[in-house]
Amino acid sequence: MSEDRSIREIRLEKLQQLRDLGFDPYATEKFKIDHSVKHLLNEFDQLANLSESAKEDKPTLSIAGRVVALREMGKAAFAHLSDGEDRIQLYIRKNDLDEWNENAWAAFKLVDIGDHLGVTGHLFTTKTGEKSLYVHTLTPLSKALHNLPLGKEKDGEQWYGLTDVDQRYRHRHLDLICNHEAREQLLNRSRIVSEVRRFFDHRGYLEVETPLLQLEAGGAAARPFLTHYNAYDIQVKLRISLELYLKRIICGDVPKVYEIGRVFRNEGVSNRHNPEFTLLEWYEAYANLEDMMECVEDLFRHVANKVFGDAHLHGIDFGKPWHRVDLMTAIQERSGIAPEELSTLESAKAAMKRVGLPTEKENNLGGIIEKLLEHFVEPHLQEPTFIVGYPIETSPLAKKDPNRPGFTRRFEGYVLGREVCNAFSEINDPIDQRERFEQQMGEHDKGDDEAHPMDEQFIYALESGMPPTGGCGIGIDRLVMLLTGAEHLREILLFPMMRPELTHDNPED
RNA sequence: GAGACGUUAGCUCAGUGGUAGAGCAAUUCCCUUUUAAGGAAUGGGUCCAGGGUUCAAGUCCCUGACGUCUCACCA
Repeated sequence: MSEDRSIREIRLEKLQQLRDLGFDPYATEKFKIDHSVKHLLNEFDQLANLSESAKEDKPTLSIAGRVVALREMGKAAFAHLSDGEDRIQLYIRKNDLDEWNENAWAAFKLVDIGDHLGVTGHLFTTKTGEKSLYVHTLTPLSKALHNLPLGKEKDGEQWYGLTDVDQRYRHRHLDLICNHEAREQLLNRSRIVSEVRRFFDHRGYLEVETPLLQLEAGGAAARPFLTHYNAYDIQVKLRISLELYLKRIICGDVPKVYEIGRVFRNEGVSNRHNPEFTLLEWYEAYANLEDMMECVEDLFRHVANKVFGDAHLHGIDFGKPWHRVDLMTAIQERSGIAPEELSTLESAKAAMKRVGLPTEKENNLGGIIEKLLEHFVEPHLQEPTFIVGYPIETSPLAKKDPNRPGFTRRFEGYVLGREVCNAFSEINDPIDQRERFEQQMGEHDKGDDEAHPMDEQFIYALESGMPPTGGCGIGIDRLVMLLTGAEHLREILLFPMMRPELTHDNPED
Protein backbone atom coordinates (compact mmCIF):
# COMPACT_ATOMS: atom_id res chain seq x y z
CA MET A 1 0.00 0.00 0.00
CA SER A 2 1.44 3.31 -0.98
CA GLU A 3 1.78 5.62 1.96
CA ASP A 4 1.37 9.36 1.85
CA ARG A 5 4.81 10.03 3.19
CA SER A 6 4.15 13.64 3.91
CA ILE A 7 1.30 12.87 6.31
CA ARG A 8 3.43 10.33 8.09
CA GLU A 9 6.35 12.74 8.28
CA ILE A 10 4.16 15.55 9.53
CA ARG A 11 2.79 13.35 12.27
CA LEU A 12 6.25 12.15 13.26
CA GLU A 13 7.21 15.83 13.61
CA LYS A 14 4.15 16.41 15.78
CA LEU A 15 5.18 13.41 17.86
CA GLN A 16 8.56 15.00 18.48
CA GLN A 17 6.95 18.34 19.33
CA LEU A 18 4.68 16.60 21.82
CA ARG A 19 7.73 15.01 23.40
CA ASP A 20 9.45 18.39 23.58
CA LEU A 21 6.41 19.75 25.42
CA GLY A 22 6.53 16.91 27.93
CA PHE A 23 3.56 15.03 26.45
CA ASP A 24 5.24 11.94 24.95
CA PRO A 25 2.25 9.84 23.83
CA TYR A 26 4.21 6.60 24.05
CA ALA A 27 5.72 7.25 27.47
CA THR A 28 2.53 6.78 29.48
CA GLU A 29 2.17 3.22 30.72
CA LYS A 30 -1.22 3.38 32.39
CA PHE A 31 -4.08 5.79 32.40
CA LYS A 32 -6.74 5.49 35.08
CA ILE A 33 -10.23 5.38 33.60
CA ASP A 34 -13.21 6.05 35.86
CA HIS A 35 -15.95 5.03 33.47
CA SER A 36 -16.57 3.66 30.03
CA VAL A 37 -18.02 6.24 27.65
CA LYS A 38 -21.25 4.30 27.52
CA HIS A 39 -21.56 4.29 31.29
CA LEU A 40 -20.74 7.99 31.38
CA LEU A 41 -23.55 8.77 28.97
CA ASN A 42 -26.04 6.40 30.61
CA GLU A 43 -25.41 7.77 34.10
CA PHE A 44 -24.79 11.29 32.87
CA ASP A 45 -27.18 13.20 35.15
CA GLN A 46 -26.00 11.52 38.30
CA LEU A 47 -22.33 11.82 37.44
CA ALA A 48 -22.75 15.43 36.28
CA ASN A 49 -24.18 16.44 39.66
CA LEU A 50 -21.37 14.76 41.50
CA SER A 51 -18.82 16.60 39.44
CA GLU A 52 -20.54 19.96 39.89
CA SER A 53 -19.05 20.57 43.33
CA ALA A 54 -15.54 19.84 42.22
CA LYS A 55 -15.76 21.90 39.06
CA GLU A 56 -13.38 24.66 40.07
CA ASP A 57 -10.34 23.00 41.52
CA LYS A 58 -9.73 19.32 40.88
CA PRO A 59 -10.29 16.84 38.08
CA THR A 60 -13.41 14.85 38.54
CA LEU A 61 -13.87 12.21 35.88
CA SER A 62 -11.26 10.45 33.86
CA ILE A 63 -11.87 8.79 30.49
CA ALA A 64 -9.79 7.72 27.53
CA GLY A 65 -10.28 6.79 23.91
CA ARG A 66 -9.50 7.59 20.32
CA VAL A 67 -10.13 11.02 18.87
CA VAL A 68 -12.59 10.40 16.04
CA ALA A 69 -13.67 13.95 15.26
CA LEU A 70 -12.10 17.35 15.84
CA ARG A 71 -13.53 20.84 15.45
CA GLU A 72 -11.07 23.53 16.38
CA MET A 73 -12.33 27.06 16.91
CA GLY A 74 -9.43 29.32 17.65
CA LYS A 75 -8.84 29.16 21.38
CA ALA A 76 -11.39 26.43 22.01
CA ALA A 77 -12.25 23.15 20.38
CA PHE A 78 -14.73 20.32 20.31
CA ALA A 79 -13.70 16.75 19.76
CA HIS A 80 -15.30 13.35 19.93
CA LEU A 81 -13.62 10.63 21.88
CA SER A 82 -14.50 6.99 21.18
CA ASP A 83 -13.60 4.06 23.38
CA GLY A 84 -14.81 1.71 20.68
CA GLU A 85 -18.13 1.12 22.32
CA ASP A 86 -19.44 4.68 22.33
CA ARG A 87 -18.35 8.26 21.74
CA ILE A 88 -18.63 11.40 23.80
CA GLN A 89 -18.00 15.02 22.94
CA LEU A 90 -15.09 16.84 24.58
CA TYR A 91 -14.95 20.59 25.00
CA ILE A 92 -11.47 22.03 25.39
CA ARG A 93 -11.00 25.72 26.22
CA LYS A 94 -7.53 27.16 26.30
CA ASN A 95 -8.16 29.28 29.39
CA ASP A 96 -9.84 26.47 31.29
CA LEU A 97 -7.15 23.87 30.87
CA ASP A 98 -5.36 23.40 34.17
CA GLU A 99 -2.81 26.09 34.81
CA TRP A 100 -0.25 23.69 36.22
CA ASN A 101 0.75 22.81 32.71
CA GLU A 102 0.86 25.78 30.42
CA ASN A 103 1.87 23.53 27.54
CA ALA A 104 -1.42 21.66 27.58
CA TRP A 105 -3.07 23.80 24.93
CA ALA A 106 -0.02 23.64 22.70
CA ALA A 107 -0.04 19.86 23.12
CA PHE A 108 -3.72 19.65 22.29
CA LYS A 109 -3.13 21.52 19.04
CA LEU A 110 -0.75 18.69 18.07
CA VAL A 111 -3.41 16.02 18.58
CA ASP A 112 -4.82 14.52 15.39
CA ILE A 113 -7.90 12.51 14.58
CA GLY A 114 -6.91 8.94 15.28
CA ASP A 115 -4.76 9.63 18.34
CA HIS A 116 -5.58 8.11 21.71
CA LEU A 117 -6.18 10.63 24.41
CA GLY A 118 -6.80 10.42 28.13
CA VAL A 119 -8.72 13.33 29.62
CA THR A 120 -10.05 14.48 32.95
CA GLY A 121 -12.81 16.99 33.39
CA HIS A 122 -16.36 17.55 34.47
CA LEU A 123 -19.57 16.75 32.69
CA PHE A 124 -21.78 19.42 31.22
CA THR A 125 -24.37 19.88 28.52
CA THR A 126 -23.74 22.16 25.58
CA LYS A 127 -26.08 24.83 24.30
CA THR A 128 -27.37 22.39 21.74
CA GLY A 129 -27.98 19.78 24.43
CA GLU A 130 -25.17 17.31 23.79
CA LYS A 131 -23.77 15.52 26.79
CA SER A 132 -20.11 16.49 26.91
CA LEU A 133 -16.98 16.50 29.00
CA TYR A 134 -15.37 19.84 29.87
CA VAL A 135 -11.69 19.02 29.74
CA HIS A 136 -9.33 20.03 32.55
CA THR A 137 -6.29 17.97 31.70
CA LEU A 138 -5.26 15.86 28.74
CA THR A 139 -2.72 13.11 28.25
CA PRO A 140 -1.82 11.94 24.74
CA LEU A 141 -1.68 8.12 24.90
CA SER A 142 -0.81 7.24 21.31
CA LYS A 143 -0.17 8.95 18.02
CA ALA A 144 -1.76 7.78 14.80
CA LEU A 145 0.93 8.05 12.17
CA HIS A 146 -1.51 7.22 9.40
CA ASN A 147 -4.53 9.08 8.25
CA LEU A 148 -7.29 6.83 9.50
CA PRO A 149 -10.28 6.50 7.19
CA LEU A 150 -12.66 7.89 9.76
CA GLY A 151 -15.58 9.39 7.95
CA LYS A 152 -17.93 11.98 9.25
CA GLU A 153 -20.79 10.80 11.30
CA LYS A 154 -24.05 12.22 12.53
CA ASP A 155 -26.95 10.52 14.25
CA GLY A 156 -25.25 7.18 13.72
CA GLU A 157 -25.18 7.78 10.00
CA GLN A 158 -21.83 7.64 8.35
CA TRP A 159 -20.64 9.58 5.40
CA TYR A 160 -17.44 8.10 3.92
CA GLY A 161 -15.43 5.64 5.96
CA LEU A 162 -13.90 2.41 4.78
CA THR A 163 -16.02 0.40 2.36
CA ASP A 164 -13.48 -1.41 0.18
CA VAL A 165 -14.03 -4.99 1.30
CA ASP A 166 -10.51 -6.01 0.38
CA GLN A 167 -9.05 -3.34 2.64
CA ARG A 168 -11.58 -4.08 5.35
CA TYR A 169 -10.43 -7.69 5.58
CA ARG A 170 -6.74 -7.06 5.11
CA HIS A 171 -6.70 -4.25 7.68
CA ARG A 172 -9.45 -5.41 9.97
CA HIS A 173 -8.42 -2.98 12.72
CA LEU A 174 -9.42 -0.11 10.44
CA ASP A 175 -12.74 -1.82 9.80
CA LEU A 176 -13.31 -2.17 13.53
CA ILE A 177 -12.46 1.49 14.08
CA CYS A 178 -14.58 2.80 11.23
CA ASN A 179 -17.51 0.44 10.90
CA HIS A 180 -19.81 -0.11 13.80
CA GLU A 181 -21.29 -3.21 12.14
CA ALA A 182 -17.90 -4.89 12.05
CA ARG A 183 -17.57 -4.39 15.76
CA GLU A 184 -21.08 -5.72 16.37
CA GLN A 185 -20.34 -8.86 14.37
CA LEU A 186 -17.22 -9.44 16.44
CA LEU A 187 -19.14 -9.01 19.70
CA ASN A 188 -22.01 -11.19 18.52
CA ARG A 189 -19.66 -13.97 17.56
CA SER A 190 -17.97 -13.81 20.92
CA ARG A 191 -21.32 -13.85 22.76
CA ILE A 192 -22.56 -16.79 20.70
CA VAL A 193 -19.44 -18.85 21.40
CA SER A 194 -19.68 -17.98 25.09
CA GLU A 195 -23.29 -19.12 25.23
CA VAL A 196 -22.50 -22.34 23.40
CA ARG A 197 -19.86 -23.05 26.03
CA ARG A 198 -22.20 -22.16 28.85
CA PHE A 199 -24.87 -24.45 27.38
CA PHE A 200 -22.63 -27.48 27.35
CA ASP A 201 -20.89 -26.69 30.61
CA HIS A 202 -24.23 -26.45 32.41
CA ARG A 203 -25.27 -29.79 30.97
CA GLY A 204 -22.23 -31.48 32.40
CA TYR A 205 -20.17 -31.81 29.24
CA LEU A 206 -16.43 -31.63 29.66
CA GLU A 207 -14.63 -29.26 27.34
CA VAL A 208 -11.50 -30.87 25.94
CA GLU A 209 -8.76 -30.00 23.47
CA THR A 210 -7.46 -32.56 21.03
CA PRO A 211 -4.44 -32.45 18.69
CA LEU A 212 -4.36 -30.23 15.63
CA LEU A 213 -1.28 -32.00 14.31
CA GLN A 214 -2.18 -35.53 13.32
CA LEU A 215 -0.54 -38.37 11.44
CA GLU A 216 -3.78 -39.09 9.58
CA ALA A 217 -6.46 -36.43 9.31
CA GLY A 218 -9.80 -38.20 9.71
CA GLY A 219 -13.36 -37.67 10.79
CA ALA A 220 -14.51 -35.96 7.61
CA ALA A 221 -14.17 -36.10 3.84
CA ALA A 222 -11.66 -33.38 2.98
CA ARG A 223 -8.11 -32.84 1.83
CA PRO A 224 -5.79 -31.86 4.69
CA PHE A 225 -2.97 -29.35 4.87
CA LEU A 226 0.43 -31.00 5.11
CA THR A 227 3.33 -29.86 7.18
CA HIS A 228 6.54 -31.27 8.57
CA TYR A 229 7.56 -32.02 12.12
CA ASN A 230 11.31 -31.52 12.32
CA ALA A 231 12.05 -33.29 15.60
CA TYR A 232 10.70 -36.62 14.40
CA ASP A 233 11.31 -35.91 10.71
CA ILE A 234 7.78 -36.93 9.78
CA GLN A 235 5.00 -35.47 7.72
CA VAL A 236 2.01 -34.40 9.79
CA LYS A 237 -1.40 -33.15 8.77
CA LEU A 238 -3.59 -30.42 10.18
CA ARG A 239 -6.84 -31.86 11.46
CA ILE A 240 -9.97 -31.71 9.32
CA SER A 241 -12.37 -32.57 12.15
CA LEU A 242 -12.47 -33.26 15.87
CA GLU A 243 -14.38 -36.51 15.71
CA LEU A 244 -11.99 -39.42 16.18
CA TYR A 245 -10.06 -38.08 19.16
CA LEU A 246 -13.28 -37.07 20.91
CA LYS A 247 -14.63 -40.59 20.52
CA ARG A 248 -11.37 -41.96 21.90
CA ILE A 249 -12.12 -39.89 25.01
CA ILE A 250 -15.60 -41.46 25.15
CA CYS A 251 -13.80 -44.82 24.97
CA GLY A 252 -11.93 -43.62 28.06
CA ASP A 253 -15.23 -43.47 29.95
CA VAL A 254 -15.63 -39.72 29.93
CA PRO A 255 -19.28 -39.84 28.89
CA LYS A 256 -19.98 -36.26 27.79
CA VAL A 257 -17.35 -34.21 25.96
CA TYR A 258 -17.27 -31.27 23.61
CA GLU A 259 -14.65 -29.29 21.79
CA ILE A 260 -14.75 -25.95 20.00
CA GLY A 261 -11.73 -25.82 17.77
CA ARG A 262 -10.20 -24.78 14.52
CA VAL A 263 -10.07 -27.30 11.70
CA PHE A 264 -8.37 -26.95 8.34
CA ARG A 265 -9.52 -28.13 4.95
CA ASN A 266 -7.43 -27.61 1.88
CA GLU A 267 -10.20 -26.25 -0.29
CA GLY A 268 -11.36 -23.11 -2.01
CA VAL A 269 -12.85 -19.95 -0.59
CA SER A 270 -16.45 -18.88 -1.04
CA ASN A 271 -19.28 -17.10 0.74
CA ARG A 272 -19.57 -20.06 3.04
CA HIS A 273 -16.10 -21.60 2.90
CA ASN A 274 -12.77 -20.72 4.42
CA PRO A 275 -9.79 -23.08 4.61
CA GLU A 276 -9.76 -22.79 8.38
CA PHE A 277 -12.93 -22.61 10.39
CA THR A 278 -14.21 -23.27 13.87
CA LEU A 279 -16.02 -26.52 14.52
CA LEU A 280 -18.10 -27.51 17.51
CA GLU A 281 -18.52 -31.22 18.16
CA TRP A 282 -20.05 -32.91 21.14
CA TYR A 283 -20.47 -36.56 22.07
CA GLU A 284 -22.65 -38.17 24.66
CA ALA A 285 -22.45 -41.77 25.74
CA TYR A 286 -25.69 -43.75 26.01
CA ALA A 287 -27.46 -41.12 23.88
CA ASN A 288 -29.08 -41.74 20.52
CA LEU A 289 -30.20 -39.76 17.50
CA GLU A 290 -33.35 -38.40 19.13
CA ASP A 291 -31.33 -37.13 22.08
CA MET A 292 -29.04 -35.31 19.67
CA MET A 293 -31.99 -33.69 17.92
CA GLU A 294 -33.38 -32.40 21.18
CA CYS A 295 -29.95 -31.16 22.15
CA VAL A 296 -29.65 -29.20 18.87
CA GLU A 297 -33.11 -27.69 19.40
CA ASP A 298 -32.21 -26.71 22.96
CA LEU A 299 -28.86 -25.27 21.88
CA PHE A 300 -30.32 -23.02 19.18
CA ARG A 301 -33.12 -21.89 21.45
CA HIS A 302 -30.69 -21.17 24.28
CA VAL A 303 -28.22 -19.20 22.17
CA ALA A 304 -30.91 -17.18 20.39
CA ASN A 305 -32.58 -16.26 23.67
CA LYS A 306 -29.41 -15.49 25.56
CA VAL A 307 -27.59 -13.55 22.86
CA PHE A 308 -30.48 -11.83 21.10
CA GLY A 309 -33.16 -12.02 23.78
CA ASP A 310 -35.57 -13.69 21.39
CA ALA A 311 -36.04 -17.14 19.92
CA HIS A 312 -37.46 -15.51 16.76
CA LEU A 313 -34.65 -14.55 14.39
CA HIS A 314 -34.91 -13.68 10.70
CA GLY A 315 -38.43 -15.05 10.53
CA ILE A 316 -37.45 -18.35 12.13
CA ASP A 317 -38.86 -19.51 15.45
CA PHE A 318 -36.19 -21.44 17.29
CA GLY A 319 -38.55 -21.88 20.19
CA LYS A 320 -40.47 -24.63 18.37
CA PRO A 321 -39.36 -28.21 17.81
CA TRP A 322 -37.74 -28.77 14.41
CA HIS A 323 -39.46 -30.71 11.65
CA ARG A 324 -38.31 -34.30 11.29
CA VAL A 325 -38.34 -35.68 7.76
CA ASP A 326 -37.00 -38.93 6.33
CA LEU A 327 -34.44 -38.28 3.63
CA MET A 328 -35.86 -40.66 1.03
CA THR A 329 -39.39 -39.43 1.70
CA ALA A 330 -38.26 -35.83 1.23
CA ILE A 331 -36.57 -36.70 -2.07
CA GLN A 332 -39.68 -38.45 -3.31
CA GLU A 333 -41.90 -35.52 -2.35
CA ARG A 334 -39.72 -32.92 -4.01
CA SER A 335 -38.39 -34.81 -7.05
CA GLY A 336 -40.91 -37.54 -7.62
CA ILE A 337 -38.17 -40.16 -7.47
CA ALA A 338 -39.33 -43.18 -5.49
CA PRO A 339 -37.04 -44.91 -2.98
CA GLU A 340 -37.14 -48.10 -5.08
CA GLU A 341 -35.55 -46.24 -7.99
CA LEU A 342 -32.63 -45.41 -5.71
CA SER A 343 -31.91 -49.01 -4.78
CA THR A 344 -29.39 -49.72 -7.53
CA LEU A 345 -26.80 -47.51 -9.17
CA GLU A 346 -28.26 -48.09 -12.66
CA SER A 347 -31.85 -47.20 -11.80
CA ALA A 348 -30.67 -44.25 -9.70
CA LYS A 349 -28.68 -42.88 -12.65
CA ALA A 350 -31.68 -43.33 -14.88
CA ALA A 351 -33.84 -41.42 -12.41
CA MET A 352 -31.26 -38.66 -12.23
CA LYS A 353 -31.22 -38.38 -16.00
CA ARG A 354 -35.00 -38.25 -16.04
CA VAL A 355 -35.05 -35.19 -13.78
CA GLY A 356 -32.31 -33.52 -15.81
CA LEU A 357 -29.24 -33.90 -13.64
CA PRO A 358 -25.83 -34.94 -15.00
CA THR A 359 -24.74 -38.46 -14.12
CA GLU A 360 -21.22 -38.63 -15.52
CA LYS A 361 -19.41 -38.13 -12.23
CA GLU A 362 -21.68 -40.37 -10.16
CA ASN A 363 -20.32 -43.76 -9.21
CA ASN A 364 -22.00 -44.53 -5.94
CA LEU A 365 -25.56 -44.59 -4.76
CA GLY A 366 -24.98 -42.49 -1.68
CA GLY A 367 -23.48 -39.71 -3.71
CA ILE A 368 -26.51 -39.64 -6.00
CA ILE A 369 -28.92 -39.57 -3.08
CA GLU A 370 -27.09 -36.67 -1.45
CA LYS A 371 -27.02 -34.82 -4.76
CA LEU A 372 -30.77 -35.22 -5.13
CA LEU A 373 -31.20 -33.99 -1.57
CA GLU A 374 -29.08 -30.96 -2.26
CA HIS A 375 -30.79 -30.14 -5.53
CA PHE A 376 -34.44 -30.82 -4.78
CA VAL A 377 -34.89 -30.69 -1.04
CA GLU A 378 -32.42 -28.32 0.59
CA PRO A 379 -33.75 -25.06 -0.91
CA HIS A 380 -37.18 -25.84 0.57
CA LEU A 381 -35.91 -26.43 4.09
CA GLN A 382 -36.49 -22.89 5.34
CA GLU A 383 -38.03 -23.88 8.66
CA PRO A 384 -35.66 -25.73 10.99
CA THR A 385 -35.73 -29.33 9.81
CA PHE A 386 -33.90 -32.55 10.57
CA ILE A 387 -33.39 -34.75 7.53
CA VAL A 388 -32.95 -38.29 8.82
CA GLY A 389 -31.46 -41.47 7.38
CA TYR A 390 -28.35 -41.00 5.26
CA PRO A 391 -26.86 -43.55 2.86
CA ILE A 392 -24.09 -45.72 4.22
CA GLU A 393 -21.57 -44.91 1.46
CA THR A 394 -21.30 -41.26 2.52
CA SER A 395 -21.50 -41.95 6.26
CA PRO A 396 -18.45 -44.04 7.16
CA LEU A 397 -18.63 -43.21 10.87
CA ALA A 398 -22.37 -43.58 11.44
CA LYS A 399 -24.08 -46.63 12.86
CA LYS A 400 -26.07 -48.81 10.45
CA ASP A 401 -29.83 -48.55 10.69
CA PRO A 402 -30.80 -52.10 11.70
CA ASN A 403 -34.17 -51.69 10.00
CA ARG A 404 -32.98 -50.25 6.67
CA PRO A 405 -30.10 -51.90 4.84
CA GLY A 406 -27.89 -49.33 3.13
CA PHE A 407 -28.81 -46.52 5.49
CA THR A 408 -27.39 -45.14 8.71
CA ARG A 409 -28.68 -43.57 11.86
CA ARG A 410 -27.65 -40.09 10.83
CA PHE A 411 -29.36 -36.73 10.43
CA GLU A 412 -28.49 -33.26 9.26
CA GLY A 413 -30.24 -30.10 10.42
CA TYR A 414 -31.24 -27.40 7.95
CA VAL A 415 -32.36 -23.81 8.43
CA LEU A 416 -33.07 -21.28 5.68
CA GLY A 417 -32.04 -23.81 3.06
CA ARG A 418 -28.61 -24.38 4.54
CA GLU A 419 -27.08 -27.23 6.47
CA VAL A 420 -26.36 -26.28 10.07
CA CYS A 421 -25.45 -29.55 11.75
CA ASN A 422 -24.51 -33.15 11.13
CA ALA A 423 -25.14 -35.86 13.69
CA PHE A 424 -25.31 -39.59 14.09
CA SER A 425 -25.32 -42.53 16.37
CA GLU A 426 -21.65 -43.39 16.37
CA ILE A 427 -20.34 -46.73 15.22
CA ASN A 428 -19.10 -48.61 18.26
CA ASP A 429 -18.69 -51.95 16.51
CA PRO A 430 -14.94 -52.10 15.70
CA ILE A 431 -15.47 -54.78 13.05
CA ASP A 432 -18.04 -52.62 11.26
CA GLN A 433 -15.81 -49.56 11.57
CA ARG A 434 -12.86 -51.42 10.07
CA GLU A 435 -15.02 -52.56 7.14
CA ARG A 436 -16.17 -48.99 6.54
CA PHE A 437 -12.62 -47.71 6.54
CA GLU A 438 -11.60 -50.48 4.18
CA GLN A 439 -14.42 -49.52 1.87
CA GLN A 440 -13.24 -45.90 2.04
CA MET A 441 -9.72 -47.03 1.14
CA GLY A 442 -11.26 -48.69 -1.86
CA GLU A 443 -12.86 -45.38 -2.83
CA HIS A 444 -9.50 -43.72 -2.35
CA ASP A 445 -7.87 -46.21 -4.71
CA LYS A 446 -10.60 -45.43 -7.22
CA GLY A 447 -9.54 -41.80 -7.17
CA ASP A 448 -11.48 -40.21 -4.33
CA ASP A 449 -8.69 -38.37 -2.54
CA GLU A 450 -11.09 -37.22 0.15
CA ALA A 451 -12.02 -40.74 1.20
CA HIS A 452 -11.48 -41.51 4.86
CA PRO A 453 -8.10 -43.01 5.76
CA MET A 454 -7.68 -46.11 7.92
CA ASP A 455 -7.06 -45.18 11.55
CA GLU A 456 -5.74 -48.16 13.53
CA GLN A 457 -5.44 -46.18 16.76
CA PHE A 458 -9.11 -45.30 16.58
CA ILE A 459 -10.09 -48.90 15.80
CA TYR A 460 -8.00 -50.06 18.73
CA ALA A 461 -9.89 -47.66 21.00
CA LEU A 462 -13.22 -49.02 19.71
CA GLU A 463 -11.97 -52.56 20.28
CA SER A 464 -11.48 -51.64 23.92
CA GLY A 465 -15.17 -50.83 24.05
CA MET A 466 -17.16 -47.67 23.40
CA PRO A 467 -20.67 -47.36 24.78
CA PRO A 468 -23.46 -46.45 22.37
CA THR A 469 -22.86 -42.79 21.69
CA GLY A 470 -24.53 -39.90 19.93
CA GLY A 471 -22.42 -37.19 18.35
CA CYS A 472 -23.06 -33.94 16.55
CA GLY A 473 -21.04 -31.26 14.77
CA ILE A 474 -21.87 -27.63 14.03
CA GLY A 475 -19.78 -25.15 12.08
CA ILE A 476 -19.54 -22.23 14.47
CA ASP A 477 -18.91 -19.70 11.70
CA ARG A 478 -22.02 -20.75 9.83
CA LEU A 479 -23.98 -20.79 13.06
CA VAL A 480 -22.95 -17.18 13.65
CA MET A 481 -23.88 -16.36 10.05
CA LEU A 482 -27.32 -17.84 10.57
CA LEU A 483 -28.00 -16.13 13.87
CA THR A 484 -26.67 -12.73 12.82
CA GLY A 485 -28.08 -12.82 9.29
CA ALA A 486 -24.64 -12.38 7.71
CA GLU A 487 -24.48 -13.25 4.03
CA HIS A 488 -20.73 -13.89 3.90
CA LEU A 489 -18.52 -16.06 6.03
CA ARG A 490 -15.88 -13.35 5.79
CA GLU A 491 -18.10 -10.94 7.71
CA ILE A 492 -17.91 -13.10 10.78
CA LEU A 493 -14.33 -14.29 10.33
CA LEU A 494 -12.04 -11.59 11.63
CA PHE A 495 -9.22 -12.43 9.27
CA PRO A 496 -10.47 -14.46 6.29
CA MET A 497 -8.02 -16.16 3.98
CA MET A 498 -6.74 -13.71 1.35
CA ARG A 499 -4.20 -13.96 -1.40
CA PRO A 500 -0.99 -12.12 -0.54
CA GLU A 501 -1.19 -8.48 -1.46
CA LEU A 502 1.41 -7.40 -4.00
CA THR A 503 2.68 -4.06 -2.77
CA HIS A 504 4.46 -1.59 -4.95
CA ASP A 505 6.79 -0.78 -2.09
CA ASN A 506 7.97 -4.37 -1.74
CA PRO A 507 7.51 -6.07 -5.10
CA GLU A 508 9.78 -8.91 -3.94
CA ASP A 509 7.32 -9.90 -1.23
C1' G B 1 -11.71 -23.97 -12.14
C1' A B 2 -15.29 -20.69 -15.68
C1' G B 3 -17.82 -16.12 -16.74
C1' A B 4 -19.24 -10.98 -15.69
C1' C B 5 -17.72 -6.60 -13.31
C1' G B 6 -14.17 -3.63 -10.76
C1' U B 7 -8.96 -1.36 -9.34
C1' U B 8 -8.04 6.89 -10.31
C1' A B 9 -5.33 11.47 -4.01
C1' G B 10 -5.03 8.95 2.94
C1' C B 11 -10.87 7.73 2.52
C1' U B 12 -15.44 7.90 -0.67
C1' C B 13 -15.93 8.54 -5.73
C1' A B 14 -16.45 11.45 -10.79
C1' G B 15 -13.77 11.45 -15.35
C1' U B 16 -16.97 12.08 -23.21
C1' G B 17 -9.03 9.40 -26.99
C1' G B 18 -6.74 15.88 -26.27
C1' U B 19 -3.48 20.07 -19.45
C1' A B 20 -5.58 14.62 -13.62
C1' G B 21 -10.90 16.16 -10.84
C1' A B 22 -14.64 16.74 -6.43
C1' G B 23 -16.07 16.09 -1.18
C1' C B 24 -13.87 14.64 3.27
C1' A B 25 -8.92 14.12 5.44
C1' A B 26 -3.96 16.90 5.43
C1' U B 27 -0.90 21.84 5.76
C1' U B 28 -1.09 27.41 6.96
C1' C B 29 -4.15 31.41 8.75
C1' C B 30 -8.96 33.53 11.23
C1' C B 31 -12.59 32.08 14.83
C1' U B 32 -13.56 30.65 23.15
C1' U B 33 -20.69 26.28 22.90
C1' U B 34 -19.41 23.60 17.73
C1' U B 35 -21.31 19.00 15.90
C1' A B 36 -21.10 16.36 8.35
C1' A B 37 -18.79 23.56 12.47
C1' G B 38 -17.63 27.84 9.34
C1' G B 39 -14.31 31.21 6.37
C1' A B 40 -9.52 32.08 3.42
C1' A B 41 -5.36 29.93 1.13
C1' U B 42 -2.05 25.68 -0.05
C1' G B 43 -0.01 20.96 -0.98
C1' G B 44 -1.03 16.05 -2.41
C1' G B 45 -1.31 11.11 -8.26
C1' U B 46 3.40 4.67 -10.50
C1' C B 47 -4.83 6.51 -12.92
C1' C B 48 -3.18 -1.91 -10.24
C1' A B 49 1.25 -3.91 -13.37
C1' G B 50 3.35 -4.94 -18.23
C1' G B 51 2.82 -4.80 -23.37
C1' G B 52 0.13 -2.90 -27.87
C1' U B 53 -2.89 0.58 -31.18
C1' U B 54 -2.64 5.98 -31.88
C1' C B 55 0.15 12.33 -33.45
C1' A B 56 -2.01 11.66 -28.50
C1' A B 57 -4.43 6.39 -23.74
C1' G B 58 -7.00 7.01 -16.95
C1' U B 59 -10.17 6.18 -21.44
C1' C B 60 -9.38 1.49 -26.91
C1' C B 61 -6.91 -3.77 -27.45
C1' C B 62 -3.93 -7.96 -25.21
C1' U B 63 -1.58 -10.38 -20.97
C1' G B 64 -1.03 -10.70 -15.80
C1' A B 65 -2.09 -9.44 -10.37
C1' C B 66 -5.73 -8.58 -6.73
C1' G B 67 -10.85 -8.07 -5.45
C1' U B 68 -16.40 -8.52 -5.87
C1' C B 69 -20.53 -11.27 -7.70
C1' U B 70 -22.53 -15.68 -10.09
C1' C B 71 -21.70 -20.71 -11.32
C1' A B 72 -18.85 -25.30 -10.51
C1' C B 73 -16.32 -28.27 -6.51
C1' C B 74 -16.48 -29.38 -1.64
C1' A B 75 -18.73 -28.95 4.24
